[in-house]
Amino acid sequence: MIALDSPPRPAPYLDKLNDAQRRAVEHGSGTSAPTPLLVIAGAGSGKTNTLAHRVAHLIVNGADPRRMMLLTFSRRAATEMTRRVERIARNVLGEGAAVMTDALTWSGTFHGIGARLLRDYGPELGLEPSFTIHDREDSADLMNLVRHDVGFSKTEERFPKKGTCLAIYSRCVNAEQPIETVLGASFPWCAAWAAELKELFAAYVEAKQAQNVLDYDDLLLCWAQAVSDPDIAADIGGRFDHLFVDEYQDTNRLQSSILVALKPDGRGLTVVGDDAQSIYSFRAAEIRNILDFPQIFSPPADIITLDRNYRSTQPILTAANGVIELARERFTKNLWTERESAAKPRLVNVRDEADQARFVAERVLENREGGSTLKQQAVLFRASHHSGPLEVELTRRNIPFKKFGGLKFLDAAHVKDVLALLRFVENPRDRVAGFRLLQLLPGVGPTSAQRVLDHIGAATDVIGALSDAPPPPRAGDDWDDFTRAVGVLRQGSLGWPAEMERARLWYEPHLERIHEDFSTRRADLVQLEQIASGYPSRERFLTELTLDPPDATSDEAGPPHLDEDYLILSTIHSAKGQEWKSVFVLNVVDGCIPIDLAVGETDGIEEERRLLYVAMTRAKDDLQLIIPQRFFTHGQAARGDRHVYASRTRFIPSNLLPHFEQAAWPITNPAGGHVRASSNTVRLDVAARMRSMWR
DNA sequence: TAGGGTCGAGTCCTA
DNA sequence: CTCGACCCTA
Repeated sequence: MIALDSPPRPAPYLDKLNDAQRRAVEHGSGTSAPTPLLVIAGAGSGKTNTLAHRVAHLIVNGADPRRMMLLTFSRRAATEMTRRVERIARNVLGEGAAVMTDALTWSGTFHGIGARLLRDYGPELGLEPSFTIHDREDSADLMNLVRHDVGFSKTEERFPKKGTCLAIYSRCVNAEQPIETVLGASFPWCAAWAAELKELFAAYVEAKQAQNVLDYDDLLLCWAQAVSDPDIAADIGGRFDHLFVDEYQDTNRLQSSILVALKPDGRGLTVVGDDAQSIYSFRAAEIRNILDFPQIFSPPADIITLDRNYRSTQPILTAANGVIELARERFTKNLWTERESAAKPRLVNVRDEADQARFVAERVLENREGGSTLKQQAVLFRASHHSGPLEVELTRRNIPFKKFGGLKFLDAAHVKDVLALLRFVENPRDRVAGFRLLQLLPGVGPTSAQRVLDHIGAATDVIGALSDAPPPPRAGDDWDDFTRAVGVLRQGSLGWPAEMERARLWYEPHLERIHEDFSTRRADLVQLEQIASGYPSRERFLTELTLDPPDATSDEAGPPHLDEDYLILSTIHSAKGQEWKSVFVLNVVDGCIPIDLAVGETDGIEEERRLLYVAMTRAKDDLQLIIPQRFFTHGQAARGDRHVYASRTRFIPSNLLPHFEQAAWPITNPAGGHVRASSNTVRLDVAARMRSMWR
């Protein structure tokens, strides 16, 4: 053991850090409440490593890990961070380090930590700690029920749909803006409905409270409301000496309000992020949070910039820097590296999306021949459906892939059904869960479901109320099966995860009745059971699954396929924080990046520019941006040939072209000229057909 | 009252 | 194309 009060010794674990990283790690060393710190950490600059070192360094020097709060973007990031902290601390403290880092329990997402605090402080805040949490779709369903109740579902002019209503509500809450501002800025076509929407939202809030449910936004909102009381703020804030926030560029106004309320003078606060990678404004992330952070405190926060990149080659960085230099406002920083290379990133012109898919598939296989595994390569795109043609091509060629982003495991109807049962057992007042669940029974529709829920809603003994509720007239034996299942689960004697299996067994007959393809769906439920076994209790399972759902369908539950190799397909948003040896970016054209919906608002365009920057800076050695020149428009017969011509993204104007190598594919003549894009008739791709004969 | 089917209208992304 | 409103039948 080292004596904690010995004078600072040279710490060998800091040797591997560069100068700026080391300053970030040692900032405020020796003081008990260091002044606020902002670390601007460029892509690939060792951000996670630096933050982990800072946490470990504080612990090694005597800070109490139980009094640290670590806020990350995902639960996975939190796990990764604590793992690294432990590894570093172990170098110094030996095996005792595990005890210290196990004590680092306040790490997680804002929403996750919020849920935990609200359960802890529930009684003081007038919240029942047994609340259940609605995901986005549940929230929209409840909004719809309420919308019906207040009579807005049958207005003469069409009232906004449930998803839109929820989006408006959510933005008001997260951006801390009045409804009129939000409508004007983001939902102008709903501006006439401001008064009705306010009424709807009031009813929505009442419904949530009556049902003891919180939605995502409530986890932050209730937390923020709680700490707006100075006593509670001092109480919660006083439990923590150090607060760390990762990915600060993706926090919203509400989150920054919480931070400032917890630490009004900013002491003990470390935030890390990269303004150039702010890509979440669609969920009200506020880039001003990071741009303005230093000035909200007095004395202002120190800023340390990490601009040495350890990931990419210099030509890739030069091109990426070129793209981001055209941004309107930013903390100026240009990434640099010592990784020289002769290979510039490539701009590849192809005729259409089908050729794009063929090109990627061929290059991926060539790279594999050259020694790169599939997992070292990734294909990135702006919108989930952009990978459609590629997925077809990969399947045809038997190239395994795993897709991140887009449709979620938890959005599948059958998964939601089983979770609805568990949620209903956890909190029988949760009407969205109950409504969904009851209608699974044959012979039960909206009317009988309402009746049953009204009956138990009025009762104190919920299970008693359920068993002596008048059975829906046409439910038959299914009703008894249902009440028995709820009774057993509610009683809790089975334990977890046995309850999960019991829930599945109840559901399976219904699954077979409702869905043709029940066998594939049942496999999902078995998988869900596997996931469930990783959690200590029903409550934790439901809470954490809702707050941090798995990214991809096969992205959890241990290592069954460790030997498998597969190509990564991912939206740019889901690619955040990751890196690959080779990266392909699809559809680098105006209309996709920037996506046409974002064209019009300057802020929207700026965010799209950052998206391209994020995509480019994922690549270590090899970066290919693909530009299909012709897009077939959808909404026509499968073989129709209506199409539009696209052009290279505006984010790579001609003066940036010297940073790229340009190419066309397939190479149509020995001189390597461009493919003729002028033809209006569909040409037969003879070459591709002949190649594909042999594959 | 449930539940399946059809038709018409507005939407179109990103967690 | 997908959601939602509406209609029809049992």
